[in-house]
Amino acid sequence: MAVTDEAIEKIKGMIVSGALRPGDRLPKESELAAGLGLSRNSLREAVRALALIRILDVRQGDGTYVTSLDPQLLLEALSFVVDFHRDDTVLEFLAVRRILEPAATAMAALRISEQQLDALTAQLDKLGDAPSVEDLVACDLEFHRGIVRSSGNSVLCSLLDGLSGPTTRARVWRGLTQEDAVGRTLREHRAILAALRDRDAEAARSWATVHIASVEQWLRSTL
Amino acid sequence: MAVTDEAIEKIKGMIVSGALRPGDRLPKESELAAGLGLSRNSLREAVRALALIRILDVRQGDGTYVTSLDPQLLLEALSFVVDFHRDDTVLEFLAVRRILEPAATAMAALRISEQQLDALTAQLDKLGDAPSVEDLVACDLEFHRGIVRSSGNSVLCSLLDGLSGPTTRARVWRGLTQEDAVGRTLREHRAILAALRDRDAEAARSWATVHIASVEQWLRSTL
DNA sequence: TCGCTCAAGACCTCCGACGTATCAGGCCAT
DNA sequence: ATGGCCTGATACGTCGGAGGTCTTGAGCGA
Repeated sequence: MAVTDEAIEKIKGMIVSGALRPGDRLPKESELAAGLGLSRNSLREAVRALALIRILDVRQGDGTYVTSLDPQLLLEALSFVVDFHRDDTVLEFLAVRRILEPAATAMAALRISEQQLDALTAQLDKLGDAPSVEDLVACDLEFHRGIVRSSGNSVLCSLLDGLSGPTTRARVWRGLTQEDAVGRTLREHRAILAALRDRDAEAARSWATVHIASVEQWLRSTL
Repeated sequence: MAVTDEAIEKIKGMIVSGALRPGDRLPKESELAAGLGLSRNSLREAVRALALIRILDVRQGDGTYVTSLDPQLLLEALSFVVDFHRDDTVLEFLAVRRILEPAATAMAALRISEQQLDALTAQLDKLGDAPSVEDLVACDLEFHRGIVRSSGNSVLCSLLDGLSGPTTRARVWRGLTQEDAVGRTLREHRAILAALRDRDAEAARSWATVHIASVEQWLRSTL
């Protein structure tokens, strides 16, 4: 195994074992390199790789730190990875989202706070009846994110955040092509919100399913 | 932005835009570095980072290639990330798995082939009635993976693979050793398999839920 | 035709140097 | 005494070059 890969494993080991805790500062590059028995250049490659997936946070002039290791932060790397997928796998991502999002929405129905409900309502109100497609998609993303966040599971939240990326494009496309898509989306959002307000988990789940299935159906018929 | 980060973005751009396709070979380090306007050292950091998340595949003495970009390959990076999480977030990962796995099992009930069913049966038979914990864990992993693969969604498959990472699972099972978990797991596996054979999606979903919920419950009571 | 040898090509590792950003402490004016 | 500015130390950022190692494939001989 290359020395750089060894270094990645060793640094990972130090974190997993607890020798390095979130927020801790690593020894400076030259010292760490000496400690791990490799050159500064090779060590930097390892550090850079770990920084890309948000394990480490390097700050020029300051030092290198272990990030908070929050699921939210780490799964952010997921969206980077998802970006590489082309349209032919979008349907698979959407299918996973179709599983997760209704479940998350149902969970949210039992936990969401009144303030959150009001915030969501305000958000929909602000959008109006005939928003531009770009505004609608942006709002759609924010609406669902707000709900999922109320599910109380940050892993689930980050995962859906990452998965929603690639389907965003498709939604824009759809809004531009399909006539009634805008109005339909608005109505479905209202329905989901109403179910949440009623604390009706099953209704919320169903509306979320319908909401995503309509996108999926359209996408499937178009490809 | 640092030149290395720029290089990462540019290489990503080349792949996403289609200038570089899966399997393509990149220009050699020195040329690519010159082309992107940075030093070979800095370029190597970028390449190494992309190699860690399986976007690039570097082969010493040969060259650097774009990987197949299969969801399976890219989401493999997920398990690396999951490894960093401690026990307090394991429950959240398990909760996501509890959503996905039953859904995947239900999907499999409608699509799984006879050969796959026979293979799963043979696998359980081979394990016997009183397997070692190590064997059981390995079998458990393989059993579920076989089912999920039959769901026909490779993204879902990779995602679950990452979530049920060896670290998480191993730790959970070690503690379960003393309980009646072994026999219970075997019985539940049989039940899931029977439901699949009956093409009974709802039964399969339920048994999968029960299966995971029991682990979750135990874990929750232990932490 | 098969197997071996060997040289070219490409990545691997290291070194040393210099550029640049950050932070902490001292200095000075208010 | 307090606040702001300046400066030096520190640590990451970037670079160019020199060998080293591994893979590949062409060329050669049995």
